[in-house]
Amino acid sequence: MEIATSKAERTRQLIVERSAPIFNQKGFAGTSMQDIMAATGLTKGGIYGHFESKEEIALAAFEHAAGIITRQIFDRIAQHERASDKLKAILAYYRQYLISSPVTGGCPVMNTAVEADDTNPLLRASVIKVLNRLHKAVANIVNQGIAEGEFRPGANASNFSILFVSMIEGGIMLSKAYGDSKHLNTVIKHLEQLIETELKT
Amino acid sequence: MEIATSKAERTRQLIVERSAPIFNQKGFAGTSMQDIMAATGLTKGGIYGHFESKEEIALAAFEHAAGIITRQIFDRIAQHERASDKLKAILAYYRQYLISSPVTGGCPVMNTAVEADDTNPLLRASVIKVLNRLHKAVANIVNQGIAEGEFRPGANASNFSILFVSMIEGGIMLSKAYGDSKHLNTVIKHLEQLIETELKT
DNA sequence: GGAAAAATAAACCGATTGGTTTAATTTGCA
DNA sequence: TGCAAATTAAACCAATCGGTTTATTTTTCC
Repeated sequence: MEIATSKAERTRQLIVERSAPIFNQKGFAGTSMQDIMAATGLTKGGIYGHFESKEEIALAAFEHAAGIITRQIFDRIAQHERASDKLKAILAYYRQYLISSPVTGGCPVMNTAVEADDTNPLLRASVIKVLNRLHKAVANIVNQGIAEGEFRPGANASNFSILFVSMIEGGIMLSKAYGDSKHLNTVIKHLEQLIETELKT
Repeated sequence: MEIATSKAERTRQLIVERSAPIFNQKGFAGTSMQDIMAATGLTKGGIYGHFESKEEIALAAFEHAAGIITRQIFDRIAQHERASDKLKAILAYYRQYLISSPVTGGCPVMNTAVEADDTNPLLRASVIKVLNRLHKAVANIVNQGIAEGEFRPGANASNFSILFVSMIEGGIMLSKAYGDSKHLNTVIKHLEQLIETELKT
């Protein structure tokens, strides 16, 4: 059931949803207002009526894309009680990631991080927010596992979280570059083993 | 001792060397001929006299940057005999990576892979070539270790290589995004442990 | 149903884009 | 030393850029 929104809200959402995949594939610099016009069916007047600038659209598009991913991940986490099952649920999500991507063009967090880290403080700040949420979520799960005795007391939540996110992002990058999910799957398999050997009691 | 080259060769090299960091930081789409002119001190006539197009410059710049990195890695490999020492030498190289980057702007392989995978077949193909060399180098080292009895016969060279490159690239991406080498160092430490626990007999 | 507000299209703007052509300068070599 | 070749600068090109302004259309609400 869709909450009734104003025409302005609906159009703004349309612009965000339609431009998100384009920004994800072409990057901020590579995406033109012409591209966004083509994707939305609006002209510049119709777009600039809802956003101050191209950068504002890109930021909203990134947050939209990142929001889809984090919501999907948190949904999967929420379906499990045990810490190890939660971690495995995230890995299962990523196993499907390139097969049925929630946003065309690979991981928006990675894509935006790589493009923005030297050129766009606003986008970079938003990326860091999302990365922080991911790290925190993984670290919290590890700490839950420790607290419940499922994981070893000596397990380092922060380190594991860093390894987890690094491997996933690195695996996505390689699989996308090669057009072969082998790389991401290899990384996921290793993380599954790490859960068994490094975390579990 | 520098090999004597023509004026044309020297200028072409200057354009490549000066533009490589810019392409690495701003990306292909974000780098303009104006940027390249500013960096080289040449005007368009002086640049287009040596290259057919901006894309050709970008390709040469990427190959230049990637060549620096692969040469530096192979140099370090060559300084060691034992397989485990070779792998550790690569890790030591990356430990220094963000502190004294050979090319400003992070890892050109990652940066170019992420930008080009949806938008530029030529650059993407070049990235894959470099990635293949890296994978092959790591896998060859693992196979050498197996052959010499230093590594376990059951060690999977291909898998280890995928994990190795994934983790390194993922670690660089996170450290660069956060402006903190902790992430890359964490990943490197894990890889060092993997060498001990998964590879060594 | 009509008027006002909201939303969008169309026209326009100055600047910048990648690239080409022509003029000028520099270099190389006899 | 001078001339031709090589190299580069300057001028130019059409197209596109992000964004603004004005006209038109659509939507909302009384």
